[in-house]
Amino acid sequence: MESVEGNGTGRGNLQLVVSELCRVQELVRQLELHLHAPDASIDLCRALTAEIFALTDRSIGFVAAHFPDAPTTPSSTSSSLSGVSDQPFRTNTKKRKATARWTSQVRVSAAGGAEGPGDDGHSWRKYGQKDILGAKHPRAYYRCTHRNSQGCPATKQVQRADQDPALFDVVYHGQHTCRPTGSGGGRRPPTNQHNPHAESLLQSLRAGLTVDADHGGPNASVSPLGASPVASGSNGGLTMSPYPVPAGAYTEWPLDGDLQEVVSALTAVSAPSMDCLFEFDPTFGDGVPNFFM
DNA sequence: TCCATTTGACCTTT
DNA sequence: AAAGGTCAAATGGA
Repeated sequence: MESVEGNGTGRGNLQLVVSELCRVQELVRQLELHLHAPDASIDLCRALTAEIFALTDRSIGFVAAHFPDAPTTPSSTSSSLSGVSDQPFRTNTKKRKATARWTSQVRVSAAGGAEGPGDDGHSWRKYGQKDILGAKHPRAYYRCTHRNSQGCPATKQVQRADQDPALFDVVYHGQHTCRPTGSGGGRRPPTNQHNPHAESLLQSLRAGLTVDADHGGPNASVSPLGASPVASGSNGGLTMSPYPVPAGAYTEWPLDGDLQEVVSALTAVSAPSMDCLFEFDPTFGDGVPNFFM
């Protein structure tokens, strides 16, 4: 852990925090404007709040990392990897949090009895399934289809929620380095066309995240959408709730990967073929704002 | 024949 | 030792 004083890197982190807070302010401004718009989209409002929460959580994480004595909200400090058990959807204690490089957690529901969450923009290959202690449903393990051909390290875990079998908890690990449009790629969903306003705002939001990701690592681009074999047959009523990764693992957590996945979720749910919305689950984390429930 | 899924065994971490 | 995560052989479908 590096010190802030007399350290250029620490100053850079503070500058990053300031710039992110400015971006949060801008997002809040967009949210306020959108709330008063006649064609206000609840989906977009939720997307904006998701990003606001992610950015604030991340900034607080920086502060907590460099100023251990600084007061922080319980949601940000206790929502570190070691605090995941506070979330009701994780009823069991995780054994490998210390080494896991979490990128994002998403709660997805697929209506109509789908066997899994909807298309998340990537193709996955299932490589394992495990019964989890204390969980009613097994956890499925997926890795990117292009792992062998392109060495893509991305993996995800999908587990049906205990409380609501229609909900799936998806945890993404690693970043996609593959190009889904290649030989193994699939269809590319069209861009949002039913709500141009929302589309433009999502694009601006996406652009902001891309710039932001430049601070965190080399892979700052938004993942293109592709096909996913998971529950590809039924996407009706899909809901997703991006959950920003807790701030406790900043020293090794790939920040850009988190944002990339969140943006991927944003773009995935904005596909016009899916009737979907972002959803802040009040039980998903005790610090998640609950403005739109 | 190729590719994805299933599933028991093995490995790693706590 | 227990539990989560991954491997790889077996299996089935296109």
